[in-house]
Amino acid sequence: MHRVSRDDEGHQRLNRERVLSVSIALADRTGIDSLTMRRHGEELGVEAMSLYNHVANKVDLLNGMVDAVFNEIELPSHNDDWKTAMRKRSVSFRAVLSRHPWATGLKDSGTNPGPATLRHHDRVIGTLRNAGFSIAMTAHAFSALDSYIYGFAMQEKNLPFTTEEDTAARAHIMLAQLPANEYPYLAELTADHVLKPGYNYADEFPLGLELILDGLERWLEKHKLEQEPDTER
Amino acid sequence: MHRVSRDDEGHQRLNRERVLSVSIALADRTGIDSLTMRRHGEELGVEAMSLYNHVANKVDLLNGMVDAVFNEIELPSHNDDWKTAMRKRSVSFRAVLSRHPWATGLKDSGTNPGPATLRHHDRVIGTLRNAGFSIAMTAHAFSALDSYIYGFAMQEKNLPFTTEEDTAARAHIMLAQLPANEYPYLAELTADHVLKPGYNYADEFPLGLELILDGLERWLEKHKLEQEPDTER
DNA sequence: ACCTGAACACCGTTCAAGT
DNA sequence: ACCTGAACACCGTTCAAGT
Repeated sequence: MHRVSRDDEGHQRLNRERVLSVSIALADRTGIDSLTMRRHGEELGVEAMSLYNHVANKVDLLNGMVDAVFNEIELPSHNDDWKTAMRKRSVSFRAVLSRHPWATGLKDSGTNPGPATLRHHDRVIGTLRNAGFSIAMTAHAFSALDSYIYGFAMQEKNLPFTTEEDTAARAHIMLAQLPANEYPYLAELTADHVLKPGYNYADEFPLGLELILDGLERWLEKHKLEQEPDTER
Repeated sequence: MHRVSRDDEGHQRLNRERVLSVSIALADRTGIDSLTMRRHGEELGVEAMSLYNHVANKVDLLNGMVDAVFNEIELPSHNDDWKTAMRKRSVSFRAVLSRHPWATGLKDSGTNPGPATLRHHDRVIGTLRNAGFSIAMTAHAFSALDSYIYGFAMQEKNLPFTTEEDTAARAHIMLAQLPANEYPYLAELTADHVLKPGYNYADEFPLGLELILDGLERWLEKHKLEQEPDTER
């Protein structure tokens, strides 16, 4: 327990971690477009230029935010079978992206992955490898799962409605504006599915996830059969 | 054939369509961040403020660009069975997003879909409905497929390398920087898969796509069996 | 009807100056 | 070592003025 240094007005001393956590909270609350260096400084009771003592520039800040988000994702557990482990981490991943929707659109994890991102990827790959997936199959599985998770989070983020009450209201308006004779199937789906009470897009996630996990399991079994006689690695 | 009006310097008269196509070309070439109203006007030999005669504001411009991109996607054909039709349009969708990577991150298709977007969605939904998918299953299938496509395009866009020659160079550097003892599985995958000659991330797309299409087919068959006796509509 | 120039309220970032 | 104030080169957008 060491005391944090404070200035005369009682502000905590800045550090990278605090800068990142405040910017994440701000982006969650007001959207990524509202996250400006000036607004961010204001939030910390400091001038925008002070931030440059703790992050190299705005890109570095965004990279750091994405890596911090990866840290929130539940790692696949060594105690679960691969399917359970991947299911849990996928559900966690989606929940995290849902909490931080701005993270979905940021390209930083690909080009400049931080330590949390690397650790997460390493554990996912390791889980699949240890379950018997070949290297190529691991790459396929990783790509399929993460594409689905990212894409789902992105669609969720871009939905015109957020709360469940909101859904009915917005969808009704959209439906009214929709020329039903021009888009009959879209109108039907909206009226008979989206507008049904209790509809929540997030509920779609597990269905597609199981589709992919089942497919991967089938791949794995087929692959194991092909290797059958000399099964001892 | 009507002659386009030109001013003294031979510039074509502006219109919304031309504004959109130039902005798409500019975004493709220089990235979405470089697409500013001023730069865009310059490209057209016009002041930035002239653009406001043809688009309401920048958000409207971006919405229009996304809808124009949707127009490039091959619609599912009525002459193909549902699986073939969905495969073709999915492959086309990914190729289009690969040509216009900036479109992946734009939220406009969800909140303010244009006519091309609506038509595309209507045809996709219609294809599934006519193949015997229930409304709920259609929604599931649509969500699973489009999540995968969007997510794949996004991962592709965020890859640290683009050309195949580039891949080897960049991956080598990344691998060298990667503490192999800390991230052994990631290092292995990079060395034994990504760095293999001929590796191209885009090749992963069909594999995940077939996984999902096969899963959907299995759903459909199970669903048809459950409805079996009264199979008429 | 369409284009322009000047202006406004913002950005990210630098740099010398303060403590 | 960290924070600040002024400044620079940008943004999107408005509005009155031109043709």
